[in-house]
Amino acid sequence: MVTQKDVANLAGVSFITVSRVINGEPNVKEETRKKVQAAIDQLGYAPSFAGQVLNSGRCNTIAVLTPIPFDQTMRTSYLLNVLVGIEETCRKNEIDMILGVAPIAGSNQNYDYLRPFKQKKVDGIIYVGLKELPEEMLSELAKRKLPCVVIGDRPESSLVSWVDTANYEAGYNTVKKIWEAGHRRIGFVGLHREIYNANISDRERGYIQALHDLGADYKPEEYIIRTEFESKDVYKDIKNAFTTWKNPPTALFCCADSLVPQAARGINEAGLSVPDQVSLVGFDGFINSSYFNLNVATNVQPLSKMGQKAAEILFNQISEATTTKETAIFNVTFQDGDSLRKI
Amino acid sequence: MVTQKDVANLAGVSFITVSRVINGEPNVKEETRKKVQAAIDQLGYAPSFAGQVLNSGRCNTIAVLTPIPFDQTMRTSYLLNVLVGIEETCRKNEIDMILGVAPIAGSNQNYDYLRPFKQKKVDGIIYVGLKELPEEMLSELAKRKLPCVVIGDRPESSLVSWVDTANYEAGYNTVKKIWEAGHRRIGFVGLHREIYNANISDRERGYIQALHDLGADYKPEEYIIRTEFESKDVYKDIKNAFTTWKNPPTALFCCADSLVPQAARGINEAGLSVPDQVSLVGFDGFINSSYFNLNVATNVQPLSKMGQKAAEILFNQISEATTTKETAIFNVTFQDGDSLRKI
DNA sequence: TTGAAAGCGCTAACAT
DNA sequence: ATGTTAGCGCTTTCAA
Repeated sequence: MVTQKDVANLAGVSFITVSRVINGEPNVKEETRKKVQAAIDQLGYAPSFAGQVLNSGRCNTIAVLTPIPFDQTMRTSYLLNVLVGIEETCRKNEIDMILGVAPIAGSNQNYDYLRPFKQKKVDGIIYVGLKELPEEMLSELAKRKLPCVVIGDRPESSLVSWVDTANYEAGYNTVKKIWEAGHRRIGFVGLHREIYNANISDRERGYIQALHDLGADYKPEEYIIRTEFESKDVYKDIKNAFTTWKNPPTALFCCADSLVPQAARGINEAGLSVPDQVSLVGFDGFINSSYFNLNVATNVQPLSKMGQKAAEILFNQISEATTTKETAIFNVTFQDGDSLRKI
Repeated sequence: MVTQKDVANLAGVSFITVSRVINGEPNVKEETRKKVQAAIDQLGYAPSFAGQVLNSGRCNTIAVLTPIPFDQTMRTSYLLNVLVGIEETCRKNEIDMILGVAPIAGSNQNYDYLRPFKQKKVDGIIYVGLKELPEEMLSELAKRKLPCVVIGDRPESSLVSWVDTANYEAGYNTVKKIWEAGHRRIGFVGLHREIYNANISDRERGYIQALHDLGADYKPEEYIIRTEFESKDVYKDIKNAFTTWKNPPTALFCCADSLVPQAARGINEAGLSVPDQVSLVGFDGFINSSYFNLNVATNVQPLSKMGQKAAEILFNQISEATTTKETAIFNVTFQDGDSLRKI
């Protein structure tokens, strides 16, 4: 490969001068600089990554880790939209992004996903969550003093930064919107407590509080369906609820877009029609770029911006060599759609 | 950070012995090995990436480059499914994967996406195609002697390997399947010639040849609709065709799954019903994991396996330090579905 | 079986 | 303004 020495030989200077030109240092005669630059261009030289790393201790690479398997359509929509922002920010800063799959906390997968940290192969980590950070990862981060930003699930650690959306407010606001559309009995599709995370439970709390504040004449808790996140059988739970309830709700607020098609199916199988008899509202914002046959009212998270913000926080912490907790919470935008019927 | 020296001090040996233990060299006394291993475990030592790279010239990192923007649902399904296989193979081999966006050939984006190559930050490249490899990338690869495998679009270069599916055969076979379902007038939804690639044109050639061989009583070329790849307006072209044709086909073979929902809409707007009056068949295999409301007959590409194969070819070439062209073509599986009606 | 020395490509600190 | 020296963490000689 082409090294500083090669360039130096061609330009007839010492290699350190080449280093100076590369790093834009001031004390180089304009003429020398030009000579060196010409040699660089001619040879197609770029500073060797390894040499730079060894010296500076920085490798200009971050890891984007996620427990989301790459082939789960709905979840990866989240990941991909976040990635758009991360990638853009990386590109601007000439940082590369290693994409890796982290095991789900609690599962016992036997590969060392922390190897890049231990090897000092990355300067920092963005964890695209939905599940909690594994304990061992936290301790590794602390040990190596690696900054880390989590997107999508509130991290406990005081050393880990957090980028997310205002889920409680979004949940609250969504119910208000549905109420304003004339619905007086609104249900919620949530998750089983075991697969709960802070975000989902925040949306649920928002749902409950809003109905209290709006003066609903029923207990919102009794209209919560708890189900799986990404299962083909979710519709069964929905159907079951609608055949059991005496006063079925006229609108369902699904805690995630991925549940909307399943909810629609369950409602249909219970003999009701969507959206004529039961309205549906989702959460996430990418259902409408899938091929679902109904335009869905949903809550759009600014995912790409969140990715961007996460990268900015991380890069900053890398430069400053700090790992203090920073938090950035984004607002969610309610997006109306045909699935929400005015009554 | 923890270095070989630290381990050596703790274990009371020279740092070179630590290196030997790390690399599993034979000439180390069992007792020494144990002592060193204990020190390694205690300190959580892992060999510094930079040091290793500087020496070996290998960085155990590959780049996965693609001109596919991360937020284009249908195209990223392709990318993601391929990534599953790549990631798995990387993990097994303790290789990391830098994910990057390559500019589309011809566009003038002004960032240096080849920087990681120039810096010798990666040992090889997997290019997830659908578009041709940019010229400058080819010459950079040749210059740096970096092995490269392309998935999804036949590369011209004799130095670049190729993993793909048998598109001509798949196109041919699909028409046969539709014919066997009783259809005697079969159309094709293809792309405008400007956005053509080898794969799409192979599918089209297969379509034409099959109808010739089966003895169709019309010119298949006259039932080809040329349209955009990922546009919301595709349905207009379909509708237009169906309102123009005197003898509209009873089945349409779409060259990509992403066109199927648009085709369905176009046909509906032309006053015909899918699949009762017009059957639809797609190509790719992920439409059925989207939320399209019809189970679609399509052609499934073994994408994850292709990703795996590409990684294997690449890793092998990295080890052998060769860049000879290897080719692996996978068969496509026809998958029946409700969108194909027997007549 | 173990260790010492040299060098991979680069830059910071110190000459000149 | 330019060059020399040393050292980052590691492995490959070569020596003991």
